[in-house]
Amino acid sequence: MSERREELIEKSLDYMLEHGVAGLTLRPLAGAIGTSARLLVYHFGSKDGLITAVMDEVRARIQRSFAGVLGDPTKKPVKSVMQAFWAWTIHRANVKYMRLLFEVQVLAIHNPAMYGPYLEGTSSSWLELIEASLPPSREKRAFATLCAAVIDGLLLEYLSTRDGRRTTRALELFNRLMAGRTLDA
Amino acid sequence: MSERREELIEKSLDYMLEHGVAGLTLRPLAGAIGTSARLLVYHFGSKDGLITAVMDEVRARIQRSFAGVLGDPTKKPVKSVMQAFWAWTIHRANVKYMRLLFEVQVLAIHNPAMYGPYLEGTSSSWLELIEASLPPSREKRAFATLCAAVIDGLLLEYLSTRDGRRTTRALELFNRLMAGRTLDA
DNA sequence: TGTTTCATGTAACATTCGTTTCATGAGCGA
DNA sequence: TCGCTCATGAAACGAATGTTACATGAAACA
Repeated sequence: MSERREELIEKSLDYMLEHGVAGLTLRPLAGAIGTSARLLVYHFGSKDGLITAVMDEVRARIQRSFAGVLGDPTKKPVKSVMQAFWAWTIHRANVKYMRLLFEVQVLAIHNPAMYGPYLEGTSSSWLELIEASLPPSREKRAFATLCAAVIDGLLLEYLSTRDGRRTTRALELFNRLMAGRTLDA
Repeated sequence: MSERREELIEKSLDYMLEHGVAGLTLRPLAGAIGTSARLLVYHFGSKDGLITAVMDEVRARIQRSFAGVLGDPTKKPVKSVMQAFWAWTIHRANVKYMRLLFEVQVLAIHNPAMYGPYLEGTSSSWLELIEASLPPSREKRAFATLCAAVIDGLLLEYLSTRDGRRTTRALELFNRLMAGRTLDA
């Protein structure tokens, strides 16, 4: 759309990546990015419209960035998909996007009417992508669920403690646990 | 303390278990539990004092309830600790407490000054308890981190989808993965 | 040049927020 | 019965919320 609009999305996104969405209000945001609440409403219709536009951009950036590093998941073993997932996730440039997504997902648990729409189209757990890298199996779905949970759980731990070493070791341990096993054991 | 105070804590807790803490305001809460914002401030000093009192009660109830079912973790294999953890967590009577704790923990990521204090004394990841059930090992800490992440990740998935069957299967799969392995492999 | 569209500033709107002030009983010990 | 503490109600406080009305200036187009 408008050029000004995209600039406002970018700046608002930067602000939300830092401050989150739970306590977001228009005037402090507008002040921080050098505009006014009046303008934000003018360009996005409402606060809700602004957040929607920003979260769309979040989703687009994540997909664009991650698609670049992953390639076709059906051609890779699950272990390398997990490693690629994790390395990308905790990368300095990416982790703040995951943090924002995480926040919205958890807020949607108690208040799906307000925060659910922001997640539209986001399989915020990465179930499908992981499932695609798994060979057919009786327990494929449970296995994909477990892998996604490991990523999500370790990400939460990383976001809370910023202990990249320990969480990364935990993921490596998980990969080793998977290595010596057939799925249907 | 006061009897009235404990009654207000209990009712406020029920309300917060259902509605969460992110968008909590005094007047709707007070209206729902049959009192007034005036009274809540009178008994707890401030909104912050109320939330602190409620979260203290959350922590106390969780510890009391969970201690009853777990016993001494050093005397049990990690697998049974994980099973006990999970069964307790997704139990109808308990899961809402975990949900509230989860919300506060995630809000504290972006706003530790506001939400961090509510978590005081809460090892909201269950790292220590799990670590206590593990035998000494070079990778004990990474292993405990992984186990805690599996619980946290599966809990998030369960809270978002309410698919108890699939998440429970994923945990069973994880337990089987651990079973055939020495820790230092 | 005149007109129209777009972007923006100023200021206000009604509402809600956490909190406070003031008043009023209810119960209870002296 | 007199005071005193505790609990409560009614109402207001200033601040902040999302949103809107109105005016203005610049740019684009006729």
